[in-house]
Amino acid sequence: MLNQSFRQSQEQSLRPLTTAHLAQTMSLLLLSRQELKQKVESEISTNPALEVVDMNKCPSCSRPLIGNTPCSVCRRNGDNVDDTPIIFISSRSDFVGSSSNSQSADDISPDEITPAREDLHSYVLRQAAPDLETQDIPIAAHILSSLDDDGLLSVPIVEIAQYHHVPISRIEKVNELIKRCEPVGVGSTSPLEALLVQTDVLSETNYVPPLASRAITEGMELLSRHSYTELGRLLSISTDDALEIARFISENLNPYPARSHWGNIRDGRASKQDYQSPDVIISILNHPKQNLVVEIISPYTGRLRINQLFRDAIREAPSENAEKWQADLEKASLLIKCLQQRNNTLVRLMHLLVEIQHDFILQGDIHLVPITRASLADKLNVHESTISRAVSGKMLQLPNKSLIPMSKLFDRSLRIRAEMINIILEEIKPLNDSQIADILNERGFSIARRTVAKYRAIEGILASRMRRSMHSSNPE
DNA sequence: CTATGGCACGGATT
DNA sequence: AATCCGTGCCATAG
Repeated sequence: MLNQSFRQSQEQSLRPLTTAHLAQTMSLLLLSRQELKQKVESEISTNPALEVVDMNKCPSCSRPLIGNTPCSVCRRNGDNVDDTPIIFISSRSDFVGSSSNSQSADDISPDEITPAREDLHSYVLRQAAPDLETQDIPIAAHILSSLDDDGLLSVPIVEIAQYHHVPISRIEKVNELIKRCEPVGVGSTSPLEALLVQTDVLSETNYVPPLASRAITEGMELLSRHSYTELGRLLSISTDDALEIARFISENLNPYPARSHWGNIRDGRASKQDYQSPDVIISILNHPKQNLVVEIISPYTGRLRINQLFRDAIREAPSENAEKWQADLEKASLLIKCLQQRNNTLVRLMHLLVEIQHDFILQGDIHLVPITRASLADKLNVHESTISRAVSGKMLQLPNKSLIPMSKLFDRSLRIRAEMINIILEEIKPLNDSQIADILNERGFSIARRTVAKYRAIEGILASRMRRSMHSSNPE
């Protein structure tokens, strides 16, 4: 059912109606998630015709909702609230790119599409549900809907306890359970707590350096300052061991569960772009056949729609403001259409991309197939600039949790660079640039010697002379 | 003398 | 129209 409405909206939005529409769609497409969030928020606050319905709260009584089921308290009016929305923009919109051989966006068979639009809340709830007492489920739902963007609990536990009139310990019990769900650490009250939970859970299946949790509780300060010697002293271990712990933490843990992995930390510098959140998330669907799920992240949760009351008010009680209101109404509806189209374009684009770059996404740089924005534009029957805008500035999260700029999928030379790295890694005796160039040419990549040098520079690889026998430096 | 890095130019891409 | 990228030529470091 969602598929159908989705497809309908796709077709109907294919032809822009006005130039204004077109222009706005274009500009929206350019915006990344955060920018769009600002834009939408400002629009909402200035335009009374727009309203946002939080999907995680019951529309009428604003109690936390569980998944898609209507609020149990006021189910009767809960339902008819739903029949008037102009548009439904989910916080994520999902679909599946099949692994190999579905050719065009149009012939995906229905069962390959994940039917539910699932956001973090329901995702986690589904995991937790089997372990929960039935009467605890509302509590879990409440906790989940109180998460902030980072997946941390933004409301004091006491408050939740009061709301439900149950002892704090019970809330904590539920929360313990939630924290152990994927992404591990959700629902923690602080980044620190999230780290601890993750360490704990990880230690059940993997090797965790001893004292890691103590390092977190007691040495967080030192960790963030990268004073490993001091950390070592604090825990009375060697600096090397302290370093190992630090590396373990930065590689395996994430203080903000809902965010992606905090980037490649090279030499301890975790700052800069790392705290960006992705615009699109690609993950692997576990149980069925390893399909890739693409989720376009919307900057806000809930439905954005025309305020029905506002519309009625205009119709029934015309006043001297009617003109202005009418204009607002039109602006609102335009915005919604444009947002819809933005989303739609992204979805279509990602679908194609995931198909083409399937191997790259799963197996890394070497499998990137070189494509140009233009070629995609051709396949999607849109203008190149549309693709350009859609790609620029967007971040993508891969199944392995790494965050990459979307433009990486269009990197012409990445493929060859990866190959080059392999060559350099494999060789025992350092090769000079022209030798590398020769090997690459033999393998079918015709590039010049000078270019090898350039690539080396990009990858931060030293000149052949300088790299006698050093390793363990550049995983990227 | 050889291997590299710098500068700059032309073609492709956006 | 602006930008990016591969490449050639040349100066320089080793």
